[in-house]
Amino acid sequence: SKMPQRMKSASNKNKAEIKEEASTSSVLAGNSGDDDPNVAEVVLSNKGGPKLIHHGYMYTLHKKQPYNIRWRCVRRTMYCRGSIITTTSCTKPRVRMEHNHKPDFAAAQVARKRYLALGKPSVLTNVEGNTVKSMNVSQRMLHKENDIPEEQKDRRPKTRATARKKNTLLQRKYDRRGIKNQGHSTARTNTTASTAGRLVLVACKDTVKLTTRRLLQEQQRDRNCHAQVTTSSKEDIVESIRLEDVAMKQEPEDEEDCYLETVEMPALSPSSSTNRHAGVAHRVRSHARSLRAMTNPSAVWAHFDLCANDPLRAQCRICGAVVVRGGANPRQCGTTNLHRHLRVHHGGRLIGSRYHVLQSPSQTNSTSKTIRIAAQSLVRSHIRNIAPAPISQQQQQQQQRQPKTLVLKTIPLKVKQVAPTTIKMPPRQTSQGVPHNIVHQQPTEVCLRWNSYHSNMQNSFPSLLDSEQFVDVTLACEGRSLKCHKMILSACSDYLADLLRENPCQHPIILMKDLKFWEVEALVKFMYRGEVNVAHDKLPQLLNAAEALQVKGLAGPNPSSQNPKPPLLIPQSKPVVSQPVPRTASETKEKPSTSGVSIPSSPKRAQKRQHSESIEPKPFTKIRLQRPVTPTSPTTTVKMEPLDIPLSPTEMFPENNEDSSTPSNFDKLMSLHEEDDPGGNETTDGEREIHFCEMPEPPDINEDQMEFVPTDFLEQEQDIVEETETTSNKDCKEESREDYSFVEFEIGEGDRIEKEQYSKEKKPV
DNA sequence: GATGGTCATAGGACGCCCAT
DNA sequence: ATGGGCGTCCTATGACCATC
Repeated sequence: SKMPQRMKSASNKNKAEIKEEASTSSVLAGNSGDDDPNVAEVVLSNKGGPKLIHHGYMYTLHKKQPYNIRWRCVRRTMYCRGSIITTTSCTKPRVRMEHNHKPDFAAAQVARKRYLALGKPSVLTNVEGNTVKSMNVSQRMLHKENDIPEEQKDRRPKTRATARKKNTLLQRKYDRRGIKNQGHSTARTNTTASTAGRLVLVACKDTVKLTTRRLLQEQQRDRNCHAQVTTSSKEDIVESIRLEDVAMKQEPEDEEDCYLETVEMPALSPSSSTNRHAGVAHRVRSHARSLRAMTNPSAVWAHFDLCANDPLRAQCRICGAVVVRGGANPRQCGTTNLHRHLRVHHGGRLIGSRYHVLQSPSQTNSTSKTIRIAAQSLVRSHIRNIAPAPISQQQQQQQQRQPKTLVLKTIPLKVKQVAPTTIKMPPRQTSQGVPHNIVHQQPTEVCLRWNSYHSNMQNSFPSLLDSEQFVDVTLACEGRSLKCHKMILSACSDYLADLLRENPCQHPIILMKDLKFWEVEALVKFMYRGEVNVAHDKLPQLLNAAEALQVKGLAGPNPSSQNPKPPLLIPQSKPVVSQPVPRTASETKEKPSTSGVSIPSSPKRAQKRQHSESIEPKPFTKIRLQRPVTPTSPTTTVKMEPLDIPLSPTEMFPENNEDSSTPSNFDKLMSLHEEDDPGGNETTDGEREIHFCEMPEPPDINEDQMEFVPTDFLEQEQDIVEETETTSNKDCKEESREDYSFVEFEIGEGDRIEKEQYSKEKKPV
């Protein structure tokens, strides 16, 4: 109301500018305000909400307008009125109200580092109409709607409404008693008297002071700036409390109020008003807690079940342990111990409004002792204090002697793995004196490491495969299909990576002609899980398939092979002699072309060259991948052609994976394809023929130059300190070269590796 | 020393009220 | 209708003490 006229005009001017800016702005997430003064830095707050950093001040999101966003200073509890307005894309920040404090660059840096430690996730999303949706809001909505039990869903609106009604009722009563809003300082009094949840009664010698906790804090911080309500007599306060009690008891249908009726309150006595006030304060506090717990349950309840016979205890859904919630009073719905249990026993971390448990139950049970994540207090202390703890010279020397990264797992895990690779276990090294999961890299920086990151990823990938979430590529084989993720396939197979990279289709369909479906399925499982179970007699066949697809971990470099050349890419017109799938039999009848020459080049290079020249992105492209007849001389036929059929993957496989893999769908697909290309060797107008040129042979790799990389999935769960390996390299190669044997590693105590070889077949070294 | 119990506090999201 | 100001509600977390 005291806004100067110039500010008003500026506001109108800003509005026009902001509107203009909003119309042209794009998504901004996590911009750095250091680069552009017109762009404020947006990071993620502790609770997952957006936080703005501008010139050393931090702001939290206040209101989202259609064309701008209002932020206010995080120190508003210190009566800072600092506020700022940005566009919907968080550009052009304009300070509206000045701060009453200096900028806190250290706190801003902490928030920035924490945000970066989270992997710089997207903070704001610009959706239609330039409406900015906060991730936290959506998360909270999801949490509230999905995680809350049905009974609580039904109760919540009622409780909220009841609480509001209660506050309104008290407001009216206190208004009748003459407490009115009289400005900035007295406005607080009004609210203080109207709300019961935050009342703190301070009994003095002659008067009773009604104030809030915040105001008590204020008194401690600044004696000159606080607001107190000093009533004329104790009777007024006692009467107020009585009215409050009556108001609370007027609604017996409310669960919390029924709760309160059972509270044993200290006996009312005119001579013991202090005790009474203390009792009421406790009662009010208890009521507030009950209300909070009922209306918005903590995220920990996604991992706990309240014991039916004992509300004081909750059973962990992960390990089954019964955890005492804390407090002898069931009305105090404490979750501190539940948080601590998740944090200590399961590495739980609260991200956003959801608890992420990093260790699966099986892992927890398989180890003799659970992994203890470094104490959060330790981490937090480092987060809050920008300056790291001073490092002694001894520690610095120790760090210099340990140039490699420490993967901190103090307890050896039992890892079951099937892989033809060899694990090199250097002697265990620990960083004494250095916090476990904090590695000091520079004197002014700390490295935050999520110790269970890899295990979390390992647990997440199979679920993504099973649920077919975010799939973007389909592998078709033998009339069945398997939906996968490009990212995973690319990460596990260089061949597929190049194939997919050169075909920027949104959802390509790769037809694997000569592969068996079980091979593809097993390889995909291996890529996602890091392990796969396969019958012993089928192992060579699977390894051949892996070799054709260059699946990492299964198809390692094999210098002993007679034909070390990778699979080849040849034109479709080339003679294709393979084990044709019945549905593609017509394609195999195609006339052999004499022009096709076996090209001893890498399929990646050939494909890259050809595609970069001739292939344009098409919405859908089907890729036929044909494995060579003999594993020793792999020749892979790849034909790429635009699919004119307006089929989307969902249309093609409209149902779930099982249904979509029915032969009928596949037949439909193949018939449509064969109509388009009946012979397979004729180039139609809409078909793009790919020509592959000959590439020089890759240089022979010396055996000494080859390095066998340990399986990624193995090194994640072990107490491995990576180190430049100079010793035992030969042994490792020997083991890994032992014909891709079916090896199971079991990491036991003392990092002992037990290798059991199931395969007796050996290839010549 | 580990775990449980209790309490207090900081921080964040949101709603309400009032002035323009 | 919009913007500014303020309070409420809620959760995470730490401190301290007790118990095993």
